[in-house]
Amino acid sequence: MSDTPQGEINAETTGNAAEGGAKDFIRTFIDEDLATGRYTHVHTRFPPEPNGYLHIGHAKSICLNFGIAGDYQGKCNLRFDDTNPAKEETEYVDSIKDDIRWLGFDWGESEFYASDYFDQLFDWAKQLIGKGLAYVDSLSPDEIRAHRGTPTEAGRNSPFRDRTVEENISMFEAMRAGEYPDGAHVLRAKIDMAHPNINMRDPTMYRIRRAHHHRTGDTWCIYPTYDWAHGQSDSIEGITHSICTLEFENHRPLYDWFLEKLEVYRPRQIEFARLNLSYTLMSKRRLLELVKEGHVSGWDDPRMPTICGLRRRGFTPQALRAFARGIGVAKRDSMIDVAFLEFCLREDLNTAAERRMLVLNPLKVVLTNYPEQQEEWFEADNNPEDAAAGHRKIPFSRELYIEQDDFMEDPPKKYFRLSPGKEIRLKHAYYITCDEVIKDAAGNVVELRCSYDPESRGGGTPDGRKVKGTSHWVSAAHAVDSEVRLYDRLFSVEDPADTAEGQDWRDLINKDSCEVLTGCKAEPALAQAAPETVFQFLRQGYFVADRRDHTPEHPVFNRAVGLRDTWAKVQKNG
RNA sequence: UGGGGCGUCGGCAAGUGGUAAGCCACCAGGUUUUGGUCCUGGCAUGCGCAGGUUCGAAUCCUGCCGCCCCAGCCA
Repeated sequence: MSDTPQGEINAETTGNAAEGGAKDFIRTFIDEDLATGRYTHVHTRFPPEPNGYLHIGHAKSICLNFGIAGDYQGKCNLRFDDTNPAKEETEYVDSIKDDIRWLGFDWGESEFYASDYFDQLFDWAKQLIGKGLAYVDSLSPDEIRAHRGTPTEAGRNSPFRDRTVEENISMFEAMRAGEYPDGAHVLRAKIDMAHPNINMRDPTMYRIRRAHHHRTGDTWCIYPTYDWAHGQSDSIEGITHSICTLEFENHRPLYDWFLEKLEVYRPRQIEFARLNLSYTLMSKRRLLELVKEGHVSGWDDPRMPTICGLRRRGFTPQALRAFARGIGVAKRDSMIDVAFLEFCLREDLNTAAERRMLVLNPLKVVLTNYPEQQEEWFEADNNPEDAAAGHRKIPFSRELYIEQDDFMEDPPKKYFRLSPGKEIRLKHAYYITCDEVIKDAAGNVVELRCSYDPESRGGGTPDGRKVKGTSHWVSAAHAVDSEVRLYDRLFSVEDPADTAEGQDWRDLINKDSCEVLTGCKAEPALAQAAPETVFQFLRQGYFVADRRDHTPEHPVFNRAVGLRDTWAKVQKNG
């Protein structure tokens, strides 16, 4: 698949035809809108609030919005919903842009901010006041809440609801001018305090808040609420299809009300279910806590479901896009099995990642019949799934390391790796037979004495005899010591968001989610790996040279995902 | 007891009145110099439940049941 994200129509961006799949309900709506002439083109937007790092749930939305723009030869804007200066920071806007670009999408010149529209929004607010559709309320937050009513009881009008247009205008101007302390007044839409939809019970449009805004600095002391800003921002940008998550469905009548009263262009809002992934959390608040409380090393900790975390873990943009395409889009709440995410990565990397050999837990092997000073170099294919990946040289010598798991002194029936008297193949090299087991005082196996068959050079013999097992190995003299980080799911339960009464979600964190191995033995070519290069370590899994810590002097690899392990399954099922 | 949504295989998800796609997971075989990949086969007489309409219903009607969202001057 190409890396071209936008504008180009192909199987990857359409996510249907080529796979024989059906269109999701959003694209079906768009088809209808185009057919009926409700809209003549397609223009979407991805509207993050810069108050945290993007996670895989955002990736779903990004792929959806940019993907649709691509499918319909339309455009997709990037718009930062920065209406709450208390929580937003430039660090976040930068990380968001990095992540979207890395995912493979390009918004061109279409980078906007809700704060670009503060002046327009202010004028529109006055317009509504002028129409008698908005008023300055001087109730305290508690009083406003008390007046709002409950889902089953109507609210009550604020005593300030009937201020004159003149008074409202002058007070609103005074709010902006900084003549009142924070929280003294708010501007509210005048709709219906008895409305069955609580969002329509005179929602707040502006609040007084002296906070430094990451873009407008201190020029404003009143800020629009999201509800007041969002629909108009879409309208200003000429968005045709405003795609958002389910929780905003209740707000749609409000957005439509504002647009209707303002008599401006109206986009169509379509809601879909947000992504939930098993064994992790998606709430920004929780992710922030994980970082701030030090449960993880940062936003890009390889166990985090953030885009930068997945990137550091070894995920590829291709795998993430395939994942987004594969899970579909619908309105029902769902929980995606993390196994599907892992599948998407393996599927991409099986053809994309070059193979290398690295021994995680080394066990020394001495080939007693191999000449002491001899050394030879075997040629190994970099990827059996891709001839174009070429070959590399691997050194072989008398002393080697194999995986501790690849030897058992007293093996069960179906074990076909090395054991006393048994013969296996060393990948790309020779057949070896285990002749003697050396143990330390405590009885631990510390070394194997084996003999090799010179006839088996390359991995086969003239007599054509078969060996059941093939192990990876590394020449001891040439091995490069490496650090390998084995990651596992961050939480020990499928749905950590679903905590029982009195239970702290922190207790659900998987204490064994990161195992650091040192002294792993890597084939020499691995020291040269550039950071972020992903490899398949033969028979083990996909590993990436850590983006931050990997150097030729101190190689560090993160396990992105293990290979499917049928042997482990056989053992487990007895 | 209000309003808005949603209920199709263990997990996703097509299906829009004509007799239940596909993917993941799982199971059983085959190939294999990775117990990987790949290939083959299996996996919902059933679509939340109960009635009804119809020659025919996951699709239409009625009534139940269950789950999610909404009472921020968060987004």
